[in-house]
Amino acid sequence: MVHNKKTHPSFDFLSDTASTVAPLLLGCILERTLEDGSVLRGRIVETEAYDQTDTASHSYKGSTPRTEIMFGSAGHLYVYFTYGMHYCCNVVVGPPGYGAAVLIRAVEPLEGEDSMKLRRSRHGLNLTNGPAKVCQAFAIDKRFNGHNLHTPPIRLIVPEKRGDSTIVQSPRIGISTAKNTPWRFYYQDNKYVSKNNS
DNA sequence: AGCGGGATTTTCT
DNA sequence: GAAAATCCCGCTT
Repeated sequence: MVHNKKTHPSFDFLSDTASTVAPLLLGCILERTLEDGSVLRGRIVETEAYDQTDTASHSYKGSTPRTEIMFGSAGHLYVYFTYGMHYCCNVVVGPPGYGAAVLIRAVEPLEGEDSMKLRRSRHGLNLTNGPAKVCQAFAIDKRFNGHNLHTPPIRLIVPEKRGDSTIVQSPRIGISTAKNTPWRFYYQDNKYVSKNNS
């Protein structure tokens, strides 16, 4: 298979189903370049899959002004606003026309922790151990809905080699339907995971 | 450590 | 008008 310039090979895996892609996004790096040129980086340690066959998904009832990005092409950012004050971000996955995305629930900070502390007014685990915390720490809001993750100021970096951390699969958090669908994935031993199963 | 409630506003019915 | 892919605080064990 030959790749043209528009489709970077490292993003090919994003065209698969959400529940297949979600564990594969663990270990990928989220990179944010702020307006002053400083760089934040975090390693994704917890994700959840959502797709249009799934009653818990924003895409379940079809495309709306809010969710149309989920029906677009893979490798873009879907940012939504919830509970009157929080943003959460997802990686759009699957083929164009199919509404699917993977929620980034937690990252482990790698670079720019001091900058994250300023926006979070917290430190340590509370910097990035939850989906809205990640967005606040990384200064991601509605402006970046639909952003192409190949390009600054927000990039998804896929490592050449994956780590060997143990991945746990569990039901998703904070939803009122499809409570048993086990589409949450996280690194078992990682401190930044939002909620451990024990 | 775990539970319960409040904050706050967008989104769709 | 109701619900929402959450977070934080305060109170109870």
